[in-house]
Amino acid sequence: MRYSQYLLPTLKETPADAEVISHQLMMRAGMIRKVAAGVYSYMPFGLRSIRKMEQIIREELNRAGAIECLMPMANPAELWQESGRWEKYGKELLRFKDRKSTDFCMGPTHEEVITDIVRNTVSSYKQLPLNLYQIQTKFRDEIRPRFGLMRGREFIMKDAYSFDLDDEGADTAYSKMYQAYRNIFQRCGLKFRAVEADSGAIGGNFSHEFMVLAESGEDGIVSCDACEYAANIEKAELVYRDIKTPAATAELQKVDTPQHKSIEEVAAFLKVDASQTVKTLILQTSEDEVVAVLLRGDRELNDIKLANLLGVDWALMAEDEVVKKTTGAPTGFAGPIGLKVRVIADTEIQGMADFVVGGNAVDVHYTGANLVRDFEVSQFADIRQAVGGDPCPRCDCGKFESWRGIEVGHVFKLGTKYSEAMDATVLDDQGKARTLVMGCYGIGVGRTVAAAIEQNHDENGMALPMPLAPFQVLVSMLNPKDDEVREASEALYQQLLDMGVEVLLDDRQERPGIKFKDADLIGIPLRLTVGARNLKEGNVELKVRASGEMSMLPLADAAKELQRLVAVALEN
RNA sequence: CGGAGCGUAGCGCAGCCUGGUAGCGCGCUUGGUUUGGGACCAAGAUGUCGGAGGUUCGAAUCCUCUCGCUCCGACCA
Repeated sequence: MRYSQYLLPTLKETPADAEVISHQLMMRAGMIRKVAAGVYSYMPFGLRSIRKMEQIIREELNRAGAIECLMPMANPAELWQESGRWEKYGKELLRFKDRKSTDFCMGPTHEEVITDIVRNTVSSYKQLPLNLYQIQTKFRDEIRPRFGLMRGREFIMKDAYSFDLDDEGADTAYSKMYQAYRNIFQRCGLKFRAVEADSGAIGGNFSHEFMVLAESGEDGIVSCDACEYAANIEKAELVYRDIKTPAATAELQKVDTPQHKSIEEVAAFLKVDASQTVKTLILQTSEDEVVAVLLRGDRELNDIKLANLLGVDWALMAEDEVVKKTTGAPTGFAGPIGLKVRVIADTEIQGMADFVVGGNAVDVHYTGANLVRDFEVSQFADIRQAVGGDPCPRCDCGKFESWRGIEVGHVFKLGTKYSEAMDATVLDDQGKARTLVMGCYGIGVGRTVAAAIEQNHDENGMALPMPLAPFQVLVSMLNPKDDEVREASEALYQQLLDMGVEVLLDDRQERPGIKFKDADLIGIPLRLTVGARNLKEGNVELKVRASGEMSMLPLADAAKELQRLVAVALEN
């Protein structure tokens, strides 16, 4: 491709509404343009990366035995009513009517449609197992789209659905997809973790999220430094081996803590470490119960663990009046001593003695508080957020490392939720009708490309890994008016094209500075600079975008060497 | 949906408080000089000031309504 004839509108300035680096760079590098909130056009340069991502997904899924199909964006309400999601899905489901006033929605996911297809076309166990996937534009009317392709309303997603006769088959399908996903992200050249995840509202008993590691990630994850265990922080289990409660050595003592409410303030005021304090949170559950939760002062509550423990939909921090009614004091002074509600304590508390707690009165705390002697706990449980350094629950020696991650893929064992609701059955070898066991598997295509940029950029621009880069090689013709430079560049360009290398020739009438800046911004992995100075010696200059490494190549060997480097980079 | 803010040239912004000529930088066009890290000189083009209504002799500016967008909180690939 010739730059002069291409559409690659780079921006010198960062668009004001782009928050994260991938969004900024995709805008600046002319990969995407916004059409409406959370809705983007894929410009030619960006589309090339998207297509590459899709192709990698296709190849790996096909290899895993999945079959590609394509379902419609417009879904009839009928199907969604049948599964019950027409009512449940809420405003995120974009609904509309056709000319006959029949209700439709834009598909935010396709369990209904696929289940409908399978129940109508598959009737025997002999046709199983079956795994169908599509790469399709989805629409979810997100409350708050942001971060460009990272969280759009309209986005390209690969979704796959597996159908099996029994649980065992579903497990096999699941692990095949898990492995295919590992291969996909590996091939993209991304640093990622497959983490155990909370399966959330979609249901099912087992799920893994695939997280690309990046500072800007919206999810916290931990992984063991010794074994394979990795989990979303929402889910990460904590263990306490041989936890013993130390003997109490201090008297319970009431102290004045004027104006000191937060743990930091109280700890600083009493000159103790926050880890020597216990905080008491008053929460209200979806079942309208008020519970008190005890955590070590420097820890965070994991409300998902708590909700799961209590068997409720949610447990939220109680409103000020509720706190006041429960503890007799304004927020900031709650403590377990004398509380009338159920008290759930994090297991870690069992290993503490002589700690500081709230006094349930304005400006009052207790020091030297101890379990049993001073107050009762209804239940000890793992309810805190895991952090780096916590011991691994699966192996003896490992410790957690903590990361930020961008969720780019998710694999779910769905079970029979949809097949049951929509009556998708086949006959088994006994001639008995069996409800299909399903799995579903998603990958955010655009999000993965954005995540790859989050992970591969510097202050000058992006540096996408070779497998996702829009072009593999950039030939920078420094001065198109110089006959030798022009001829050498054209020759190189032609040779690379003939070798099947994806090459962009910067033949624009621009000054070198502009060409270099644009080159760094758009981040094509390998750049050949053809300039008069080096050409006199018969050389061209190679710059590796990601490392910044530069070297001279004889003009005669350059194309061949580049072809080799591209091949090497694609292999990893 | 709740809270905060912004809509002025393709992009980034000033002007608004205190009403009277629509401006700056970048980009764009033309000519010339320049050509290894976002050049310089000269001449240009470009605006329903988001929209509607109101106040006023006069509105980008004040008032009302409306639409769109962005940011902070609960969802998700």
